[in-house]
Amino acid sequence: MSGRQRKNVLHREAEEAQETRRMIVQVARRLFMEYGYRAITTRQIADACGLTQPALYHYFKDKQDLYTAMAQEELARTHAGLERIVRRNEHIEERLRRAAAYLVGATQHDHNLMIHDIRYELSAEARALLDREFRANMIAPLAELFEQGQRDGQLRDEQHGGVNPVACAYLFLSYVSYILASGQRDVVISGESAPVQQAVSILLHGLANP
Amino acid sequence: MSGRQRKNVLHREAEEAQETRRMIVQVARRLFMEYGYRAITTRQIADACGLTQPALYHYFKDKQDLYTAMAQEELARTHAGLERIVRRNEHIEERLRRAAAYLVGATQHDHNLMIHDIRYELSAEARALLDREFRANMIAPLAELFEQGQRDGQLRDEQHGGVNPVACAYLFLSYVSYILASGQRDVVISGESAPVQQAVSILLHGLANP
DNA sequence: TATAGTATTTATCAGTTGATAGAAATATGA
DNA sequence: TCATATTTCTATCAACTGATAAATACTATA
Repeated sequence: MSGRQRKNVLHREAEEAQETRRMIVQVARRLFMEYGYRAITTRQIADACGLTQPALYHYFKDKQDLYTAMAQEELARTHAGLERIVRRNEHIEERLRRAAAYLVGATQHDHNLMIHDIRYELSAEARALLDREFRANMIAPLAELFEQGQRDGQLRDEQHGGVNPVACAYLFLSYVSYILASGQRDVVISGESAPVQQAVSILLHGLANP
Repeated sequence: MSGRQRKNVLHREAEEAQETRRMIVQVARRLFMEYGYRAITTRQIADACGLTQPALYHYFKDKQDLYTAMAQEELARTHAGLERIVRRNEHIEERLRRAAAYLVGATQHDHNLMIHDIRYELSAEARALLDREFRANMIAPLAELFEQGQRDGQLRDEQHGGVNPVACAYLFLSYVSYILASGQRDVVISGESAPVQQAVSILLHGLANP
């Protein structure tokens, strides 16, 4: 067998191994994100994968390692989705609607639970890592969107009773939390759910009578 | 000993027992509300009370019973506090600031965690009970506040692009979540924290330039 | 002081959890 | 077919969990 063929086979082997690994991460994501780190056991994850519990330890050092890998992947995916939306050439309100719809629909889970797990269930190192990634991948793109809006004059900036963009980003995530908590995530009208449109409208224009 | 004296002593005994019970609930509240139902063990609670773990079972049927008692008490306390604020004769914005400050300061914990625990960690019966109490004690008073604002014409009602009061209440709680998550809960200016003032202002008037 | 009722402890259990060791299966290439 | 490396399994562990039973300490009363 030639060196090239050998290399291809090794590559395929590595790919299959990575395939299993990816599957585990995907299953873990569904479970961890819905029920939380503490409530999900490594056996539940293995069962849902059709594996035995010790098999997981061939791919991950320990439970926390699996959670961290999952969270990093999830944050990277979310980052890509948000960046795509932020770069669109649309009105800021439309982009915010898209961002909210994306977070509600594509990820389908409440990031407050993730924040809690990061803060309370992980070691100091893992916490520091994921905290950094959370800010870089979720907060930063959203903050940039709000900053653009302030520069364009569509949003009030800090000199005119506005709020700094990073705080806006956190606030926005709380809104998404509300949409998920209100349990109306299924009501979808022409690609966007009514609660999303409503929430973004309130965030921009407020509840008060003009 | 007279009948009256006997009654007094029995009363005092009962009071002391209830005193211990109250202390347990208070300690449990601090721990459950910060770390979540799953993460806190009955031994941790007992240790923090200066008791052994089985002693808890003299006052509560099981762990879930303790959590339920704690949550009910917490919700009742919050209800009282919110009702007091709602009935004040002040502008709606001021009352919302008070309500937010109360939830952030007096209770000091993120109700999203409680909602998660109620939804995922308890039996169907306990869940149904606490769900009902949550709506009656937290959502209802806040919804009434928003409804008053809509009747007064200070807030937009549903006919003018407004939102139904119950949805407003949920949204308001998400705001409080944000204030707590942003970790600025300690910045207090003349009785009210800056984030609270800011958050309520945004909720009413929005982020957009007028 | 003896009694009764309450509160708390010691001792213990069965089930679950995350994790490890080592055997077995599987696939690959010579 | 044999040797090798990877993947997965069986078996098992120690620690921890919620919970129970029974003994003991405590307190007020008679």
